Amino acid sequence: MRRKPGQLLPIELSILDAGIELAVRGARHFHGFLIAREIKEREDARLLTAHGTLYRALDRMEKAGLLESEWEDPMLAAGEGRPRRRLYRVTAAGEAARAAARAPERRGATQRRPQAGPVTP
Amino acid sequence: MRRKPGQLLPIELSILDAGIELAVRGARHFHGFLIAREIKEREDARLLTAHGTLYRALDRMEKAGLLESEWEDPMLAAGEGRPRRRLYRVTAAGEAARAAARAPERRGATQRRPQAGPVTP
DNA sequence: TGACAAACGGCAGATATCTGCTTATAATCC
DNA sequence: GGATTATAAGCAGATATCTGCCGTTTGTCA
Repeated sequence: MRRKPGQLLPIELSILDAGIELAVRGARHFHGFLIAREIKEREDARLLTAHGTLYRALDRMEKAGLLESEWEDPMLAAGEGRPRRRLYRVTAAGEAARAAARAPERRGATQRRPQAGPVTP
Repeated sequence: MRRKPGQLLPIELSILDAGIELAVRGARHFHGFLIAREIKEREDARLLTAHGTLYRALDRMEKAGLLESEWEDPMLAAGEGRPRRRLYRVTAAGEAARAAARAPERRGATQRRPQAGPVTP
């Protein structure tokens, strides 16, 4: 699909939205599966039939500096009897990129490409 | 399906066979997925389309004392980047039950019910 | 012999992440 | 403007265990 650097795809915006909202609600971090459910609920599905798309988006967003992640303590996951999670946080760059992308919408502007901040790794 | 105590089902025999052969080959233990593959290879598939059947069989064999298990160290699984395994060993009772079940076959006996040893938990 | 109940088999899906392959789409170059 | 090329999306499956539900089979009892 090849895109200009500093531009956010719809799925990436969704991830930032969900991540920031979760943070506002008090969550210190989020993981892929959780985001998948969040997105599925608000964008009433269809998006994200395959999870591979989401995980790849998370990967490149981390590489771009919009997110940062760490593995959950394996002991904790084992204690709860489930696979371990990769825990993500939205970085300052991520918040800025999202704000920039949302700005044109808020001003009711024409459907121009949302120009996010610098997203160089 | 209700069965007499002390009788082995085909899938249980397969598990014991695979588990004992793996032990002979030097493996200290085995896990469900491994057994699933082993069985799929020798009984050329068809058996074990659904894994639930296998895991339930492992559960009741442990309850019956034919197997014993422990969880793999979560750190080890995390280090290898995969879900953790439950590690099984065939007990003495398990070996006895299998020997008893195989005995009639070896003597080329008529297709009688294999009478395994006492399998009371 | 026939009815009943207990137990097993298969199907489907939850949990969580990741990779390979193919197809579609967008940016850039000429 | 059309060809090239990089990148994202979708599909499928690996990894490992477990649970709920439904249908079927089998042993037992009347």
